[in-house]
This record gives sequence, C-alpha cells and structure tokens, in this order.
Amino acid sequence: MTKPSPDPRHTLTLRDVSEASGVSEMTVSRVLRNRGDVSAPTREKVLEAARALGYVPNKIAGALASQRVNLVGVVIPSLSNMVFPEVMTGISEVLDGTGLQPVVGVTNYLSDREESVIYEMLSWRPSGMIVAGLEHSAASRAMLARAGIPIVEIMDIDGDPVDHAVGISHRRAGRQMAEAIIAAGYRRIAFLGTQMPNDFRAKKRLEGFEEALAKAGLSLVDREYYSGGSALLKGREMTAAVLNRTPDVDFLYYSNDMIGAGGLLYCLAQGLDVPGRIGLAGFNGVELLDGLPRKLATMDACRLEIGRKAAEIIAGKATPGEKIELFPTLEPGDTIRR
Amino acid sequence: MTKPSPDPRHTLTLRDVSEASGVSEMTVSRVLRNRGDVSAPTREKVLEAARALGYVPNKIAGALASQRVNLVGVVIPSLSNMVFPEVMTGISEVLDGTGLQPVVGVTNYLSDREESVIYEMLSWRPSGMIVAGLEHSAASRAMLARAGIPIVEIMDIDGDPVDHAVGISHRRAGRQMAEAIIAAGYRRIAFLGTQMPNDFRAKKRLEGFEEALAKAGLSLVDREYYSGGSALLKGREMTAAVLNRTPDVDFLYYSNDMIGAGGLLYCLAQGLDVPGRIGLAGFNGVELLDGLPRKLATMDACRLEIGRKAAEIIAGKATPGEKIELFPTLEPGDTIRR
DNA sequence: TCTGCTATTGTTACCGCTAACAGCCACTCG
DNA sequence: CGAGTGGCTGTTAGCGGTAACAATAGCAGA
Repeated sequence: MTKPSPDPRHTLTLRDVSEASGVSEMTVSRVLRNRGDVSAPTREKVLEAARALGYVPNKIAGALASQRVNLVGVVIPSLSNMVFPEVMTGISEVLDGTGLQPVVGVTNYLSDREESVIYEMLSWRPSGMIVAGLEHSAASRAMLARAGIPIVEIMDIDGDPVDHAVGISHRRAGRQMAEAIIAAGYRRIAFLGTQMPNDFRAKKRLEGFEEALAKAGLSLVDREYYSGGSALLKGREMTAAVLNRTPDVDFLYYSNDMIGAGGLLYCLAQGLDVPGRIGLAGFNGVELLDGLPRKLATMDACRLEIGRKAAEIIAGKATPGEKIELFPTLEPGDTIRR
Repeated sequence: MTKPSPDPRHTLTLRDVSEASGVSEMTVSRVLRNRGDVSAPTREKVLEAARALGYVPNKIAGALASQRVNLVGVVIPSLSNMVFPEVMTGISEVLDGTGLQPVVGVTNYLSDREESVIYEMLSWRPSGMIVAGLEHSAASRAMLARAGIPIVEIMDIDGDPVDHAVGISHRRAGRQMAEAIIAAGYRRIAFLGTQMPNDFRAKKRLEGFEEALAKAGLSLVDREYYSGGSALLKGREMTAAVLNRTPDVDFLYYSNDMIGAGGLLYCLAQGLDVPGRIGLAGFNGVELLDGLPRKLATMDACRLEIGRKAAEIIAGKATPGEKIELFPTLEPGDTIRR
C-alpha cells in the first residue's frame, strides 16, 4: 500500500515506481514492457505501485534509449475528403495488432506544406511512412529516400515511387470509364471537376478519359471546373451551367462522387431522363451514394484495401514487391444506359 | 563543399553536421534552432553543411533534453463523422503560428480505446491535450488530471471538466429545437437517431428535447434507432419505417444531419408536403445540406469555433476561464413551417 | 597597458529510459 | 561435491540532443 501521488507537481519517472516497489528501475522497466523474466510476486508489486502512483512511461526517453519508435507517419492531403478516413480505417485495422501507431499529417494539397509535414514527422524517427500520391518536391523525395525506413506511397501507381507504392492506375480508371460510356452509346460528353492544380490523381483520370475518347474519335464537348465550397452544391451549379451552355450534352463525367451526387440531384429535380436522355458518372465509390434516390455510376478507389496493404508493408507482413496495383471495379449503378 | 551522404546507412546526428562544418555540436544546435547568437558566417557554414548532408534533427533526443514537446494530442471519436475534420481545421488554424503540432487519435466511441489512446499520447509528454466529450473512464480522467498540462474537453459543456471545457450545451440545443418545433405548431413528433451508447452528446440532445416536449405537455409519438451503415441510406429507411408505423406523425427530429438529409430526400421522393404536412430537423449544420433540393432545418454545432478556442487555450492565448460555452444558432431552413 | 564588457563558441552534465552484460542464488547432474 | 544451468535482478553506459555555465577573443575606455 503506497500513498498515491505524494508530490503532485513532480512528473513521475521509473525511479518513483522503483522506490515505491523496492526493486531496481531496470526491473520496473522490464515489468512494464513485459520483456525478460520477472518473478510473479515482483511483477505484482511493481504493477500495483505503478497503478497506485498513476505512472505513465515516458516514451521519449524509451525511444531514445531503444532506438525504436512505434509510430507510422501518414501524410494525406485532406481529412474532409471522405476518401482518406477510409484509408485510415484500413491502416488502423492492420496496425492495431502490431504495436505500431499511425500519426496523421495533413497537407491541404500544398507541396510546401507536405514538405514541412514530412520533415516534422521524420524528425520523430517513425518506423515507416505512408504518403499519399507519387508527386513530391525534390526535397521531400530526398528526405524520404534517406530516412532508412519503409516508405509507401499510396493511392496512385502511375509514376515512380521512392520505395513502395500501393494504389490504382487513375489513368486506366479514366480510360475504363470512358470506354464504358462510349460502349453505352453516349457521344456528347462533358467533364466536370476540380481545378486544384495539385490533385494529380484527378488530373490523371481526366487524361486517361480523354485519351480513350480520342481513340474513339471523340472529344469533350464541354468542361467545367470549380474549387472549394460545398461539393454537393457545386455539383448542382456546375451541372446547371453545363446543361445551359451545351444543351445537347448527353453525358456528364464528374471528377468525384460528391459533385456527381449534386449533379444527379439536380438532373432529377429538372425532370431529366437519367440515364436515357443523359448519363452521369463519378469516382470514388463513397458510401453516401447508397442513400441517393438513384445510384450514381462510379468506380471505387479500393481505399480500404490500399490502407491495409500499405500498413502490411510497413508492418513487414507483406512481400515488398515495389508496386502493388489494385484494380477498381466499375459500378454502373442506375445512371448509365445498359 | 562537402560530399553529400558519405555513408548512406548511418543516420545523421548533430555530430556529423558539426564535423562537416568544423564547429561544435552546440553551435550547430543553436543554428538549427535559431537560438542564441551565432555569427553570420558560421550560421551559413552550418546551414550549408546541414542541407548538403540532408540532416533531419532528432526531436526525440531534443525533447528529452529540453523537456519540451511541441505536440498537442487531439482525441476524437471518429474521422468519418464530418464534424471532427472541421474541429481539426479550427485547431490547426490557431496552432499553425505557434510551433505546436496537433496529433490525432481516434477512439471509435469506445471507452477502452479512449483510455489507451490517452495513455499512449500522454506517454509522449505533449504540451496539451484536447479531448472530445466530458464522459471518460475514471482512469482516463485521472491520467489527464495528473498529466500537468492543459487539458481541454470539447464539444460539450453539460458536465464537469477535468480542466477546461469548450463547447455547447447539447441539452439546451435539444430543448431549443423542441421549442421551435412546438412554436411552429407541430404536435406529433418522432425522434430518429443513433443507438450508440457512447454518443453522449446525442443522448443529451434527446434528453433536452424530451424535457421541452414534456413542458408543453407533449411526448414523442415514435422513435427509431440505428447504428452503422450509410447514414444517408439509414435516414431513408428509418423515415420509411416511422411513416409506415405512425402515419400521422407531423415532425421528424433526427440526431444528425446525415440521416436527416436521407429522410428529407425520402419525403420529397414520396411527394410529401414539407414542411406543411411534415417537418424535419437535424443537427450539426454540415456543408452537405447546402446542396440538397431543400434546406434541412438544423443547428450548427460551432465546430470551427470550438477548435479555435480549444487551441487558443492550449497555446496560452486565451484566459483559462474553466468552461467556455458557445451558442449554436438554429437554422430553420425550409423544413419547418414559419 | 590593463580592466571590463560584449559577442561568440565550447564544455559539462544531464533528460528518463533501455541494451548488454554481470552477479547471485538455488538446483541438477555426473 | 564442483561445475553447469537457468531464473531473476542489478549495474553501467549510453541514445542524441539541450541548459547552463565557462572560456575565449576582440575591442573600447581609463
């Protein structure tokens, strides 16, 4: 029975626990980490003392001494995107059993910001890094390459990874969607999407999309960009603008599901025949779509799986085969003629 | 001119930079942290050497030596909620200038998990902690109280904070909404919400709501719970269930905007007169609502402001006045009669 | 010339914990 | 009965930085 918190202003160290339980600091350390042999009675004594005192180990000191940090840096462009939380879920799922802990950093699609987030994270000497995208500043790439830890670049595989990459080919995804649209008989196709110069993946999808159109002798009949604001609302507005400007358009390809959903709601409200008179498609496969009056055509981005695979590489559970390509499935929903 | 990365397998330390630039480690440390006086030529030499080598300081060692950690722990129940990302935005905004860095931990509304997340975070000795909610296990509270750092509990102020609290009164919010609904002439009111036992805030809103109903001599005519799944879809399903079971219901109060939005879409699809025949209201004030065909009545939860104020307290920029209550505004939208 | 001061740089002693190894004891075995 | 063995606990020496203080140089003023 030790008196709890004798001096409330002093933060506890191993020494406090060791004194309270009458063993060496080393033994306390062993008990608390469950490492090495400690006799049952000693273990009990120590645990009780630690509990009574409310001791919380200092990982900073521990990490410095052991040269091991159980942190995995995760660098993503945004949290409000709805796509990254799911990646995080996949990462957490896999990391949960391993003693590794994800730490997120957000870049807001800013290259400078990404650089400083990466720098900051590396300065904590994590066990691995998961970074969204393949496009980074030279300095960022250099830091990652030099860090001496596993690096996994996720979401995209159209490019050269620093170390590992897990993702889908956005170029191919765009191409595939275009092919499906053409096959369904649509010909006057417009694109509606983000303008953010640093959303490289959206850009690649559009490239693939136009490539496939070109191969069929087609080209976009209209395009509309936006940035910021409520995606759903923007989707309505952009759709209205396109329909107004190019009344004979027969397909709207959106760069993401949120604006696609807005567009769908707008078209339905206008009483347009979807998918007869006009077809629509988005990208991502967000859960939200399930609740819409009609199911928007989309392509899931394998987010959960990307998170899982990336974490597995970091945790050393997977064969480090450079690039891992995943293949999104096209979900035609109810907004493409069949 | 130093040769870059002579030994690629050895991680760099201050000593490497100090040798490369011909000054002591201490001087390098001073340059890199911009602290103390260093002559301009020396500074240049050091910076160049550090850059050439690609040196990234080891914050673990730095933190241990200086007893200062520029991290702020943020513990939230979920990322996919759409409400917490906005809180994070507020936090980042304020922290950005201060050298402090937020680190998020997610609990999935699990008390055990919260406990271990808090423990894990405290073991990195952060400069402050921001934790969602006021309900925590005894162990969690004790750890936070003992940590000797500023603690801010956010979102809710109906209860006893460990240290500081910033949020709204969810009980009052529920009451207010009920009063507005009653004033608009609705009488047969149903509640549709989450069942998660640990969503204490939703529970408090419902309590306040029922309290106000009772004061007006009313009580809920129906209620419907859910958990998990696509919120939008669940909203549709639950709404269908209630309308089917209690056809003469004239108001649906949802515990959050997502299921409310689903309900709204359903009602509109059914051709119901909203808000004449039936009224609807949600909670949170999410951006999504702006894109809906009709604007759902809601109450914004002051999320951005909560994040800001909490961060200000941590950063020492605000007077630590125990509880800071914010007052949500009721946005009647188009789904309550006026 | 000597003192006193400022500007700059170096030295020393940790921060709190863990790896590696040393020590001690009881017990087994030939 | 001595050596060998395994179980448990303690000792020592850092990990890579930084605080605090010491040292040195350069220079002005008396």
